[in-house]
Amino acid sequence: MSSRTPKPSDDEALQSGRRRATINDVARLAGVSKKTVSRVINRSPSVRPETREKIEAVIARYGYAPDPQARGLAFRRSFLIGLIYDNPNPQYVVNMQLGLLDGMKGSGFELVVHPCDRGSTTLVPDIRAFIERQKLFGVVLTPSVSEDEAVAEMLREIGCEYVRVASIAVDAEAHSIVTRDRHGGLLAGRHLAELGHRRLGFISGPDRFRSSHERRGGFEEGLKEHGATLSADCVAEGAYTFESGMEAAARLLALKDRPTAIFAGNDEMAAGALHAARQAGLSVPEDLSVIGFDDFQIASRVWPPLTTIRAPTREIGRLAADRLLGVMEGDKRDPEWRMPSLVVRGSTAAPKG
Amino acid sequence: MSSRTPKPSDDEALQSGRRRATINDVARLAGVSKKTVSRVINRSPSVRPETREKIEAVIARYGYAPDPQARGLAFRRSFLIGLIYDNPNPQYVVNMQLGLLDGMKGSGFELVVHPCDRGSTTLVPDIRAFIERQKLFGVVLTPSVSEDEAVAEMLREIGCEYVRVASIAVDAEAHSIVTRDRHGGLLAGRHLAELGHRRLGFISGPDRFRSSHERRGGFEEGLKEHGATLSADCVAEGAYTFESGMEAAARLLALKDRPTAIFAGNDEMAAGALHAARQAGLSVPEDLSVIGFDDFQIASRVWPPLTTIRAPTREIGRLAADRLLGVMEGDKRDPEWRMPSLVVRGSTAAPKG
DNA sequence: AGCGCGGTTGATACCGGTGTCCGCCCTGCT
DNA sequence: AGCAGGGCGGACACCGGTATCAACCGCGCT
Repeated sequence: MSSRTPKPSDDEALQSGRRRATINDVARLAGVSKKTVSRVINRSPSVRPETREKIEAVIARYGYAPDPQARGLAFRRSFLIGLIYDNPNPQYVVNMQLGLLDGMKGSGFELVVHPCDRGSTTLVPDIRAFIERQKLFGVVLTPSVSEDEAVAEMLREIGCEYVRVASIAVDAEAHSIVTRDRHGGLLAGRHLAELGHRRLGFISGPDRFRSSHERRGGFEEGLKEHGATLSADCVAEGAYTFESGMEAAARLLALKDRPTAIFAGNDEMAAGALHAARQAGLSVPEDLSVIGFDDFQIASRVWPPLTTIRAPTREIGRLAADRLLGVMEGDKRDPEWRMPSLVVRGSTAAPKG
Repeated sequence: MSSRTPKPSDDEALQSGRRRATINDVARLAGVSKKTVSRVINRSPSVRPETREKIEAVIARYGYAPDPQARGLAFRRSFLIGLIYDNPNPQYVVNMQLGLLDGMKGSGFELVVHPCDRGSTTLVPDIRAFIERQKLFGVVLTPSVSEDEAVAEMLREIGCEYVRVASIAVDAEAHSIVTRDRHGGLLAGRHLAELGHRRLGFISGPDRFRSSHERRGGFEEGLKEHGATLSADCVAEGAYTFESGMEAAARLLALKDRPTAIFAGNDEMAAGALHAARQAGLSVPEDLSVIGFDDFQIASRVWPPLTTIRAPTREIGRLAADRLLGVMEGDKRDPEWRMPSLVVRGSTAAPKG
């Protein structure tokens, strides 16, 4: 049975949806060559409107969708986008994924996830193998891998599209999504300063996260607007984890002249600060104000509910996907922005006395 | 330039790793046909050991790895595994992903994620389109989609391998990973009963989650061991969310003869119960014991830290991946089990008086 | 020696798309 | 009318693998 003259049962199977249509079916049914169908799929301008419509009708009629594998094989690149992350916070990861998926919806691309360990000595080759194996169209990197220059260098070298989500523009604009952490820090500083706090503490994230520095920078800026300052002895480094936040806060609270308010680099550490305060016999917000960053679920679960900075993680994810897909479409529209915002709950108040 | 006699520069590129080796390169360099190389890759037994070794040497020498796209095209199936979920808890999702990735490591498969909405009227066609578009090798379903028979029916119909993670064996053994929620519930019941509680409350998850029923069933079983019972008026339905837990707990605490201990269907709702208790002026665990389920991060962040049932989510994910890949390898080894376990923290104590 | 047989191997088609390149047709110009 | 040129469409090779099937090998048999 020649492929040019498929047996009737084949067409029946097509009709009933039992068999997926191929480009050959579409071409045959539309009375054109498969190359012309391919042109329609790929939006080539050199197809007469009349021909195009005829083909599109057949495509719609039979619900034809090109096979990404075959297309990928010919294109030498798959229709997959990778999410490469080392951020240990589940909520961040999931929100980012949801945002990416939002942006990819209807594009025909799929998302494949790839957690990694930035401390690993094989980080770069591991990521490279991941990309080359599946010939990924592009990848999205989130902090802190997104801040790794060796990784970015490798991506450029192998010619893989990428978008880096980071606190500052770590790369050319086309490759960066900036999270405006500095602005978030500023909002936190303003809020505490406006409440009247003058003796402030800061629990930073790990040094390798750019956001640690940005959030602190913004915080100091916000304080300065109201004449307050952050003294060096009131800064403790944490690791963006609950336990590290608890320990860092305990250190700050043991200070002779302890701060009346603490800005923790993220909600996890702020939750730790709450525990430390309780252990130190201090009540929040009466004796100590605490403000977090992220506004993840935990912020409203702890007691008192955390005043925090809401980071639009999901939106950021959507923007990242838009940017990445835009590269392919040659699309250059500027995505709109979403800034971090202040969410006031119960963990901050004016200082006593 | 014929493909039979590649120009020297091609081989140089191969040597230096600038060009990925193809099956043709390997065949040429090993002095065999590409079909024989294919046989080695696919572990066909009908290759002489001598030939096999020669080919394997070339493969190792040039770091050849078959192209999943091309392989997929020929196999009519991709080397991707889908995670289909509708569980809104980020921690669950991330742990599950990590577990799946653990189990897939080194297998050459990649994980693509697909959140869905079980309430959607297009649930089944959406999932089907997702699978057929990328010709997924198989999928892993988690609660509550995993408990949807229409979805399972569709998967069987299109011949997609699948594993359903659920509270009970919802399918043939080869397709089920059972989370033993009942046992977790039993541990919770035992714990509270042993502490001396006799007036107990239960906040269930939504009815459509099988785990809601299993956890309750196990709970009652555990209570019964010690002569305690769960009265129907002390059961409130929640939605596995913080807010719903808070509301449900408030209802239970408003009862004339309020329970002295509450088992919440998950940690989120237990955290909500903690808030409700605080609003009712009760202190935990003095006036009320609360026990959760999952042992996600939130359990140790709230105050007091939650006594809870640890569900080995990541392990479960690994088992699911093992099972799915096992299907391909024709592997039939029984995966070992991990049961939920009790983690005692500060939210449970003996009742007063 | 001739034959049949099972284990190995390779030539070729094929999976479902895309690129190259050439020929066709229609148009507008001289 | 004849010709150049651009828009349009198709034949064919190719992407990197796998399946089919026949050829080939050496062996034991009669």
